[in-house]
Amino acid sequence: MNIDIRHLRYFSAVAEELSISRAAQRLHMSQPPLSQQIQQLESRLGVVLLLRKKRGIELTAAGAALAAEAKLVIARLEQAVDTVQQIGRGELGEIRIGVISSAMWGEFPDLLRRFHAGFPGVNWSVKELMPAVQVQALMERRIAIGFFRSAAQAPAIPPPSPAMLTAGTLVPPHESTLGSQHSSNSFHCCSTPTACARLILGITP
Amino acid sequence: MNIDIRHLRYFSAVAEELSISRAAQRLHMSQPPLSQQIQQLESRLGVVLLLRKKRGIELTAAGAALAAEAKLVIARLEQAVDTVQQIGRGELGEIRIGVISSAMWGEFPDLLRRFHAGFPGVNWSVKELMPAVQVQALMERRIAIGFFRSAAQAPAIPPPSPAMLTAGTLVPPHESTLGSQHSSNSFHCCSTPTACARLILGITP
DNA sequence: GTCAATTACGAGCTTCGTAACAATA
DNA sequence: TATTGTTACGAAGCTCGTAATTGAC
Repeated sequence: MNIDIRHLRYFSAVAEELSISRAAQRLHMSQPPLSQQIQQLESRLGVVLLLRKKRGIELTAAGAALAAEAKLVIARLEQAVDTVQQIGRGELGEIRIGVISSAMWGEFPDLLRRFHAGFPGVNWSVKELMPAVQVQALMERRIAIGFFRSAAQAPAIPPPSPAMLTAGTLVPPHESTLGSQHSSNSFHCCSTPTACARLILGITP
Repeated sequence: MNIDIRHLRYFSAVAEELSISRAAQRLHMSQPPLSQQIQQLESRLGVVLLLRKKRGIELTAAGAALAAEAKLVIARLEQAVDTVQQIGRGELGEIRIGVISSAMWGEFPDLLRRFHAGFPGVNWSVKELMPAVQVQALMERRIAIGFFRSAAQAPAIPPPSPAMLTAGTLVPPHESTLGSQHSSNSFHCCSTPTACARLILGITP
């Protein structure tokens, strides 16, 4: 009874086209394997889904139900994949940022604004922290990025792990050597895999 | 990018156990193929899901999200399969019944009562129809079963199609020769694949 | 003859298990 | 050494396409 997403995709096409041959065309495959897959699906379910009629096919009640359900399952899966990929690309998620209070007088607010424009799916929070506290928070992954001014205060922090949007690394950012030019300037920053590297660069894709 | 339900099942187990070896045990397979499948899943998604740590593994943010989503997709699929199988077994659906008014004085109400007790998932409706109208309705599949008394009025109706719970055939019922003993008695009836054959027999499984 | 579906069969890919390897406590 | 995960590789199974078959118009 091992139903597969492929079975659902195939059956969905057949149910929509009400024809195996047309569905096979739409699926870019030949009829016989599609016919086989539908038979296999019926056998695994133990349910007749199609009525082979003189001309083409017809759905049984169970077949009609499966056609509807299959679409839901497929849609749910595709949405799940999409969400996971967005998180993976750092376009969706949460990011915690530590700053020294004077950063709010500098270029930080504008950087954050650009970041938010580029990554509207990422929820951010900013917390005012003393430099030493930021370093501690970075090491414990409680913040993803720390903004402060003195390079001397930034110790070796383990390289970023994609585990969370809260991983951090030291200058130069692991993902982007471009980031180092910024970080040697007015502030030091620690980057996460993607989102943070882009934040550092002010990229708004 | 061809994600499979198997991938989701595997990853779900890994995410719950937070260990590939333990998950493999639970899945009754050996570790290496499971490890491979997870790698394949990551590659197809283009997303890192697990962090290989010194001791065991850890979920990334994307991995945690997928673990949650996967459960939903799997549950949705299993519920869909269940529903379709119930319909296929005639335990879920709708059935329209035609009767002559005098049937309500006979054994019909009790038959219906027993049917409903046996198939609580099947919604039924009873309509009073003249015998000739019942025959017409049966042929057009607008009713699943017709109750009337004269065998002479029942013509040849195509054999039952599992297409609907509204298919009908003539005495003796196609699925059950047992049914004929009833139908030669006080009423004639036309049966659908399962539910109706059972209805005729008054079976309450 | 054509159209639509099924059956038959072989090539190529996928998945799994076993064995060997690497790294860590 | 025991544990946990990865790499390597071959056998078994699965999926697909081509070709032949059936059945209805």
